[in-house]
Amino acid sequence: MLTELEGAILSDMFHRGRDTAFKIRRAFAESPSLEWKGSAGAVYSAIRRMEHRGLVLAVPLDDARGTKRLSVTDAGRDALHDWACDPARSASVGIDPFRLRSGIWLTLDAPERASVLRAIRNAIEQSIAAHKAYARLHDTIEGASIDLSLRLQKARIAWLDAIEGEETEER
Amino acid sequence: MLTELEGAILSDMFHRGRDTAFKIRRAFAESPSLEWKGSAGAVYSAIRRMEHRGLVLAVPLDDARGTKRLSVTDAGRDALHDWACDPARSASVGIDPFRLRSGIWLTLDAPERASVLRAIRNAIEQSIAAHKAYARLHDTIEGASIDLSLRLQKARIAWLDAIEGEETEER
DNA sequence: TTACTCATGTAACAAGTTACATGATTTA
DNA sequence: TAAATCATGTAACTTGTTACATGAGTAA
Repeated sequence: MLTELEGAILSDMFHRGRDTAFKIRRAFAESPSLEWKGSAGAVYSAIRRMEHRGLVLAVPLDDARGTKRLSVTDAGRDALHDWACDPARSASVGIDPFRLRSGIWLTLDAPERASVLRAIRNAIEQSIAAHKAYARLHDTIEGASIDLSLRLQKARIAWLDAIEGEETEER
Repeated sequence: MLTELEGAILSDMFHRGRDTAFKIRRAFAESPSLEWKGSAGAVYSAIRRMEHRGLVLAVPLDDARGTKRLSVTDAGRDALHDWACDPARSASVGIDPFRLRSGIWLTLDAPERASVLRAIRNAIEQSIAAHKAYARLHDTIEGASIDLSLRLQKARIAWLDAIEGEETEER
């Protein structure tokens, strides 16, 4: 079984054609959707792990800096497929920082709640703008993921609208 | 700075009045929304960590099994507040297993894609049912989180509808 | 030749999982 | 008194983060 990071790395290699650890790392660091920092420790060791399991092939180039051309083996392709198509994991809600905090916001007194929610709404708008800018640059293959991020952010805005609506009614 | 698990534990203690490590563990294990398994290793060590930082107070009862009554200190309350109200973290999209896989599903050939998406849609419907059942039992304070989980799942269903719609049009 | 980008990593640490061990208290 | 529940944890492991070190290739 692959971890979430392993699956994401393998997918990056297989579907986006990124073929060095550095490129994968950078892609993660730049993507607004992915939470991982592209931290070297995680990426390099995940790749090494998958290499040992025969999921990834690393062929050194004749290159003084020791660049390794990465590719996904047949076994790797199968593992990626199983990881991607597992319905239980696909349908699980994940760890959502917004959802985790939502109950707490409702315990704040009205003026503070209003100001906190305003700041959060603002941060969401910024995130939406960043996703749209990123989509313009990258397009195509990551489209689905970006589309879903936008849908998530819009659902959060709708929730914020709903609780603010309730508040106004209560007056 | 609190981790997501530390924040969730502190919130559980402060807002839901759960006052032993065991109760917190069990609550996590039972909740359909939270990804954490309520694994003892994580919960006990997070609590010990927060105790050392002065965020949590653990008072042993005169109890042969060494039960400790947990409570959140003033410093803990402040830390929880800061954690909950940080707009950048609140607005971040988190690690969403569905989103992470979505691009891959679109690369599958039509018949397989249809069957995979059907299975996933099914799992989502089940998750929705589980959340509703859980809401009926627990109500009130966790309502916001459950509401948001339902909104997420509905947004996913809407996305599935959208891509299936596209497919039909293409014919 | 200077600066930037590409590319490799490691070491120390923090956080979370899994599987197990232990026993007290309560309820049927 | 047997079973269920409440309650403590630890140990070995895996995973991910942070901060750093090193140097090659390329474009100005």
